Amino acid sequence: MLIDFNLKEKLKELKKSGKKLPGGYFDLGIAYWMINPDEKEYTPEHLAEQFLKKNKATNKELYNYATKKLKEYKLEKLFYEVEMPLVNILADMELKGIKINAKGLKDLDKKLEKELSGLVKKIYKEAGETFNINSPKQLSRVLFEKLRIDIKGVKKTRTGAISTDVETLNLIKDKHAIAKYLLDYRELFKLQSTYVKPLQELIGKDGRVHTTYIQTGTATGRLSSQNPNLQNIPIGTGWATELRKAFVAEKGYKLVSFDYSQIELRVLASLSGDPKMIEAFNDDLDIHKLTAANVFNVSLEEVAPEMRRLAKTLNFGVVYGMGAIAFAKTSGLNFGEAKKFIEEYFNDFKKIKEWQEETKAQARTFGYVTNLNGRRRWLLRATSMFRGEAAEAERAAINMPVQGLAADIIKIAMVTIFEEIKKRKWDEKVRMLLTIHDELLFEISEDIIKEAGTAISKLMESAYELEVPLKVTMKAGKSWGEVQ
DNA sequence: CGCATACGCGCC
DNA sequence: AAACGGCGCGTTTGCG
Repeated sequence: MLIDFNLKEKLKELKKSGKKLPGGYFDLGIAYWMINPDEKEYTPEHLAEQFLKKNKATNKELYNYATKKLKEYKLEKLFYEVEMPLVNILADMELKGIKINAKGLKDLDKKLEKELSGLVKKIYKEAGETFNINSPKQLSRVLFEKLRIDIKGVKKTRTGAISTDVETLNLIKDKHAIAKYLLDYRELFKLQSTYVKPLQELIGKDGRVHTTYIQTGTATGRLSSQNPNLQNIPIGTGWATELRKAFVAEKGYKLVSFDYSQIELRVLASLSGDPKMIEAFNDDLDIHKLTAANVFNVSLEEVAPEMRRLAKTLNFGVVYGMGAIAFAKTSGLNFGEAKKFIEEYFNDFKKIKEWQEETKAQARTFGYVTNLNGRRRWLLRATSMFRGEAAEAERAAINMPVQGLAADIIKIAMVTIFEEIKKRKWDEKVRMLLTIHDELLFEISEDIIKEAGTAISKLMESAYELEVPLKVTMKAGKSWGEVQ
C-alpha cells in the first residue's frame, strides 16, 4: 500500500506515463484533514508538529497516529470507501479538463473591453476627474467627499471607511447617475479580470482547462477548486451566459449537468425529522411556496411571488443560522418584521429549531459536531467567553452536519458513477468533468446520452437513503451556457 | 520588490 | 456596529 501525501498528483503522473496504479493507497493529508478539517495546511512538517508534537515525523509515524484516530472517530468507512476512491476519480477529472472555445472567450473579452471603456468615460465625466475606479479608497473619496452623496444608511467597512460595495451603490442609485455606471462597471470588470482573462491563459495544448480539486480545502467536507476555480463561474445574467457558452463539449459529445434539487434543505428536513418539511418533499411540492404558505398563514394558491421570495430567503438563511439583522438586510424588511418572520418560521417547523438547539448543545458539550457519516468538525469556540465568537461557532455547528452530509452524498454518487462507468466500459464515452457542490457536469458521447443520463440520475438519487427522496434534474447542451 | 492585508465579489 | 454557512481570487495599498 502506498502511504504518502498528495497522492492525487502521484496518480496523475502514473496515468500520464501509462504506468500501473498501486493496488491500495492511503493519503496522509486527507486522513489528517478528516481528523481536523480546520488545519490550514496538511504538510508533513505541520502535522508532525501539530499532532505528534515533534519537529519531524516519518510517514510511518504519521500513519500510525492517523489510523488510530480514524478508528477512534469512526471515520474509517468514509475514508476508505469514499475519500480514497475519490482521489483517483479527481485525478481523472483534472487530467481530462473541460474544453474551451478560445475564440468565443477572445470575442467576449473584446466586447467587455469596449463596454468597459464606455463606462469608464461616463464615470470620469460624472466624477469630474479621472481616478482609479478599482480603488475603493479613491472611489469613496470621489463619491462621498467630492460629490458629497448622502451617506445615510451606508455602512462602513471593518476599518471604518465608507463602503463602496454593491449594497452601497444600489442605495445611492437614485441620488447620483454615477452609481448605475459603477454597478455596470463592477460587473463587467469582475467578469473580465477574474474569469475571461485568466481562463484564456489557462487553456492547455489540448484546448481544455484543467482545474485542481483540493480535497482538504474545506472544513465541512466539500471539495474546493482552484487554478482556475471552476466552482464559481458566473451564472444567470446575459454576460454570465456568454461566459458559460465558452465551456463546450468536444465534437460528438454534449455537456450534461446533473443537479441535486434542494439537497441541503432535504438533508435538513431529514436530520431534523420535521414532519411538515418531510411531507412537502415526499409530495414533491415547491418547498419555498410551502414555506410561504406556512409563514404567511395562507393556502398554497394564495402565495404571491413576493411571499415565495421571502420564504426562499428564509429557507436558505435558516441553514446558515441567519439572524433577524441579516434577514432584514437581504429581504428588505425592517428588523421587527424580519424577527417576526423568523419566529413564525421556527413555530411552523418546530423540529428544525429543536435540531439546531441540540446540535449547538453538542458543540458546547463536546467541542465538536459530526454528521451522519462521522465527519467531524472541531468547534472549541462554542464555549468562548466572547459572545460573538461563540455565536459564530454555533452557526458553523448547525451548518456543518447539513453541508457536510450533502457533500458526502455527492461524493458517494461520484464513486458509484465512476464504478458504473468502468463496469460498462464507458470510459471514453462518459467523462465526469466537474463537481460543483450539488451538481456534476459530464461530457457524454451523443449516442448514449439517454442511457447514460438515466443511469447517472438513478445513481445520484440512490446514493444515500434519507427520510425524503433525493431528486436530480438533468440538462444537456453543446455548451455550459445551454445547460443552465 | 515581494508579501500581507483590505476590500470586494463570483459560486453553492 | 455587527453577528449568514462554505469557498477562491482580482486589485489596491502599505509595509518591510
